[in-house]
Amino acid sequence: MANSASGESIIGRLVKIVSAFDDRHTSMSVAELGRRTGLPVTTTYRLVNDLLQERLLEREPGGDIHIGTRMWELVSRGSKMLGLREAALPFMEDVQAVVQHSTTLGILDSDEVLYIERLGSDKTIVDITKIAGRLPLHATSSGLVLLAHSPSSYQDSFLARPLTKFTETTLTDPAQLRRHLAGIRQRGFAAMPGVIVPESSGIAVPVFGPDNTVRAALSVVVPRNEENAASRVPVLMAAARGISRALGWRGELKGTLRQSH
Amino acid sequence: MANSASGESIIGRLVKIVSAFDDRHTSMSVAELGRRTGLPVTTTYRLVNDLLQERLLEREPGGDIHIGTRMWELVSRGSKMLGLREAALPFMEDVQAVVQHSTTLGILDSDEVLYIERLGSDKTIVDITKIAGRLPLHATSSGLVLLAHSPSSYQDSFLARPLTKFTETTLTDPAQLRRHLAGIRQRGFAAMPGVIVPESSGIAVPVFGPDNTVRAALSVVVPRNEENAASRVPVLMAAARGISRALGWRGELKGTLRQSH
DNA sequence: GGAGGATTACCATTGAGCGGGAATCCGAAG
DNA sequence: CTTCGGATTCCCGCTCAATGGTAATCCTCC
Repeated sequence: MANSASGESIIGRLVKIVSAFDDRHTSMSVAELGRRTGLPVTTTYRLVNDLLQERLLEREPGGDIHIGTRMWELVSRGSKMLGLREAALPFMEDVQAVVQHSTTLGILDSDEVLYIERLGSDKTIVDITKIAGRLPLHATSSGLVLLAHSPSSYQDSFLARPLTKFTETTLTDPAQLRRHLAGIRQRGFAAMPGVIVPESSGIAVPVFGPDNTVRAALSVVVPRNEENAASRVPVLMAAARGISRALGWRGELKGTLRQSH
Repeated sequence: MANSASGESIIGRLVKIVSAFDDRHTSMSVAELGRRTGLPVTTTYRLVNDLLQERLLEREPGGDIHIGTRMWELVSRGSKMLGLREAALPFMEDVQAVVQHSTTLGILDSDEVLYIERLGSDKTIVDITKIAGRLPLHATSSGLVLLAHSPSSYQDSFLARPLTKFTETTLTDPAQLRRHLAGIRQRGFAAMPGVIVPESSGIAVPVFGPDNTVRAALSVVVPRNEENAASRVPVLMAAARGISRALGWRGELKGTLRQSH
C-alpha cells in the first residue's frame, strides 16, 4: 500500500485480519487482533476503524470486535455457494430425514474438502465436519469421491506428496489409493470406515454440474458398527442425482461408461 | 488511498466490488464489474488482479470472475452467524419436519430483517425470503417480533418514518403498530396474514440470548387459506426455547412478566 | 477483415497509508 | 488513594504504493 515497511498489500492484511477470526474466536479486542495478525499496533487500530466504518467489522458493548453482519451478508449473497446450497438443501433434508445421522456437502478446494453445508447435529456420533471446515482429501469419503473424479493430472500431483495416516484404515499408499479411486468411479460411491475417526464411517457420492464434471460430494456419516451402512447408498445416490439435476445436469453424456446397459 | 482522484478508500472499493455480486449476478467479466461499480477501468483490473492473487476472487474458464471460495470460507468461519445457525438448525429441522412449509431464522440489521437461515423450498407456496436476503421490519412476522422486543427508543425512531404499504393488511399507522407490538410481546408470537404477499402468512416467535435480549426471530410461512395456522405456534415456541437455551439462555429473569402464574 | 469490446501494458504523479512514539484511558491490584 | 499494566487514541513527517489516464493488444463475432 502507500508506503511499505512491511511490503504487504492492504488486501493481504485484510485477509490476515479476517483469518484471525474462526469458530473458536469469533470476537476479540483490537489489541489481541493485532497480536494474532502480527500487524503493528497503530496499523491494526487504523485498519479496524476503517473496517468498522464500512460495517465490515462490528464493535460489541465490551469493546471487542467481530466480523460484521454486512460482511457476512455481502459475501453470502454474492457467492456461488448459496446457489449450490439452495439446490442441495431440499435433497439433503430428505436424506437427513431418512438416514438420521449427519449429512454433509463438500467441495474440492486447495487440495482439501471444504464442507459448505451440514445437516444434523447428532451428538451420539463422532463427526468432526464443520461448515466452512476442511479435511484432507485422502482421509474422507467426500474427499475420495472428489479426488476420484478429478483430472488425472491433478490426482498424480496429489498422490505424489506424503499423506498422513490418521487411523489403521487410512490409505496412504499411492498405488492402493489409485485402485480405490478406480473402484469409486466404477461403483459410483465411496465408503470409508473410520478413516479419520475410528468410531464412524462415511459414505459419499458425487454431485455433477451441467458440464458433467463433479461439483461436490454428498455424504453421510454413520456409526461404524452399523452394518447396514451399504443400504444408505441408494438414498444418497438418488439425492445426488436430484441435486445434480437442480444444477442443470442432464444425465450422463453418451460415451460415458455406465454401470449397466 | 495512495493518491486520490476519487478520494475513496480501498476498503470502500472492496465493498463496491463485492456488492456488485448478488444472487442474480454471481459472476461477470471484469469490464462489467467496472461498469457496475463505477470504478475506473484500469483500477478495476488492478484491484481484481490483487484480489485474484489472494484468492478472494476467482476466475472461471470463460474469463468471468466470481467471489472466491476462500472469501466465503474465511467470512463464514469467523462470523458469529455460524454459531447462531448451528444452535438453531437442529430445531429448525424439527419444525420443518412438522410444519412442512418453509422455516426461516432472521435477525435485525440496519432496520430490516436479514434472513440468515431458511429450510424448505416448497414451490407451492409463495415465499420471498432468501438467505442473506432482506425484508422490511413492519411487513413481516419476523420483523414485527424483532421490533416488538427492541428498545423503545429504537421503536420510536423506526415508527417515526414513513412505512410502505404492501398489501391491504400491512399496518402502517404508528399507533396501530404500537398496539400490535404490545400484543406480540404479550402473546409471545406474531401472526401476519399476507403482509407482503397476499397468498401467504407468517408466524414468528422470538429467540433469546443469555442476556435475555432477543437475538433472532424464528418463523414459518404457511398458505394463507390454511386456517389452523395458529396451531403452529406451540411448535415454534418450543423450538425457539430450545434454540435460546442452546445459545445460553436460562429462562426468563425474575421480574419479567409471564403469561400466567 | 474490420468493428467493438475486453484485457493488458506503460508510466508520471502524489497524497493515502504507514508506523514509531507518546499521551490517555481504564480497571484491577495493593 | 496510588500504582501499574494493558488497551486505546493522538500526533505527525515520510514515502512509495496505488492511481488512472492513454495506448497497444487481444479476442469475437459479423
